[in-house]
Amino acid sequence: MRIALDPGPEGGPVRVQRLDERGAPLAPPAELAGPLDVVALEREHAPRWVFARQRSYRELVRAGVDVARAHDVELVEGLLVAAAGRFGHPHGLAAAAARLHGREPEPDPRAADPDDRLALFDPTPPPDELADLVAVHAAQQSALAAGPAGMRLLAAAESAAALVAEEMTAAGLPWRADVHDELLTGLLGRRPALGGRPPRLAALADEVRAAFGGRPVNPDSPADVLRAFARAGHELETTRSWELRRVEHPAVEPLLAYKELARLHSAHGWSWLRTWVRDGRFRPEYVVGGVVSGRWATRGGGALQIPRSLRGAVRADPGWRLVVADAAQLEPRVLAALSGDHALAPGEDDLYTALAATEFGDDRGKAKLALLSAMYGGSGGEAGQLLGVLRRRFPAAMAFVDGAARDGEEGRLVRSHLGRTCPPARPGHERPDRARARGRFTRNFVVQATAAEWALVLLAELRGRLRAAASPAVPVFFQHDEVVLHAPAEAAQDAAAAVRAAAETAGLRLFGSSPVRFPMQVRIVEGYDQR
DNA sequence: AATACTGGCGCC
DNA sequence: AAAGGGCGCCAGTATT
Repeated sequence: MRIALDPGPEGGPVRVQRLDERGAPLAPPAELAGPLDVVALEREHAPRWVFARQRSYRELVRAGVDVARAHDVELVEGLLVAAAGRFGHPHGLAAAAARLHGREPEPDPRAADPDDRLALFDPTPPPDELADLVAVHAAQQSALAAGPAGMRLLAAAESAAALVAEEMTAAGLPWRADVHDELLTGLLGRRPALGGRPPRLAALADEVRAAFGGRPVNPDSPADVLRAFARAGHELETTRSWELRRVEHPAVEPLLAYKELARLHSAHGWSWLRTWVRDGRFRPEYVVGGVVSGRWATRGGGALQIPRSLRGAVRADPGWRLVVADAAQLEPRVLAALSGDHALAPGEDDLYTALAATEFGDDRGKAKLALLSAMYGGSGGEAGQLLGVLRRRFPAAMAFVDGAARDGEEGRLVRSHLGRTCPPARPGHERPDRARARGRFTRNFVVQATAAEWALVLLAELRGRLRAAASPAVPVFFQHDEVVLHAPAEAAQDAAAAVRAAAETAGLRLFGSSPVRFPMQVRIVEGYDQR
């Protein structure tokens, strides 16, 4: 059974309607008295809940409701609209309903942004969405049934991921503000007054100025820095750190140190701490499907860029552990499975080390650069030469990414393994340089998007396993190929085993009998910085 | 003053 | 050693 659920306006009744698997109503709409009714329906029918969007589930999570399965209509609409080649059409529920009923013009979902502050003054109550939800869902079920099986798996996995995302935000990543403060103080000096410059930054700025003969230079201003170097006889194109490193001038060292610490201060300093950490938890908002490749994005707090230097602030509660699991060399393994070039990923050993041993004189860095260049479309400098080695060793894998690049350059559609469709090129792709850029994009898309869907399936599987085992372990963080769980110490081993099993199942779900393995590196630690 | 863009860099 | 894919965020800068 499926049950469509419209949480309705804040404080108002929650409305539901029972559906069959094709989405046809089994009963008239009904109102629920409260979240407990959802729990009862879950227990009685174990339905797949049909939600309009990720947000629909938020209030339920806050109320402590836990559901097993979901179908997220807006996420699925995005997948289906792109798969049908109808790019640029909005995939909000209202737009999807209008499209279904042949109404024009399609409403822009941004106009109905529930976070829009102006909406607070809008006297019109939100519409009853249940009818739209039911109609669009039924149309999606029929489209999914008519299409390839991969899309059904992708729709289910992405919907499950939306549940995981809301649950992660609710749980929050354990974050010790006191440790964060100590780390900042160690690197930057004592915390400055609001808006002030920390002592270490001020000292480095002074060193930079002194190195330029005492003339004031704002190290935060690229233009200013370029002018200062020009006066000193160094004509630079940019102030990127790798370009600065090639310059012999006494200002370079303090400037590089300044840039690194200034970034830490502005992006993840005391103001970040005050804004994003509450009650010992960092709660970013995850946007499932927020990246065209199907990777998640986040809103607020730069959650996917937590600097290594601060990871010590992520600490399990007393008596608890962090189970930190990352998929080892996920993208090259995905490429091996996609292309059937199994020589690329023969076992569970570190791919880069193995490749380095036979081809690159034990230089793991070279092997990694070569493989990444193959997937990102790099060709400059040393990469070109390294790629030659790969073409000889892994012709099928290289042919696969080259084919994806050619498809992009020549304007054909490119899809991930399960069927996520790459958005088309923007106008201007006739220019040769733009066509090549497009080729790099699609070359990367097939690998990155397939890796992202592997990770979605992993999350869905992991969630299922933890629920089935009634595990107290909670997923609290996810970034691309890495998941962190917070678990009581005595439950950590089982949680680690669940992650490994979920990874294995994800490989099976995507690639069936492929011999390519997707090993997880799992560590059970108290601090995120510990190996 | 508000908004949009750019350069630079953090993470994968 | 060189600068290839994806993002989000900040300060500086340009525009309105």
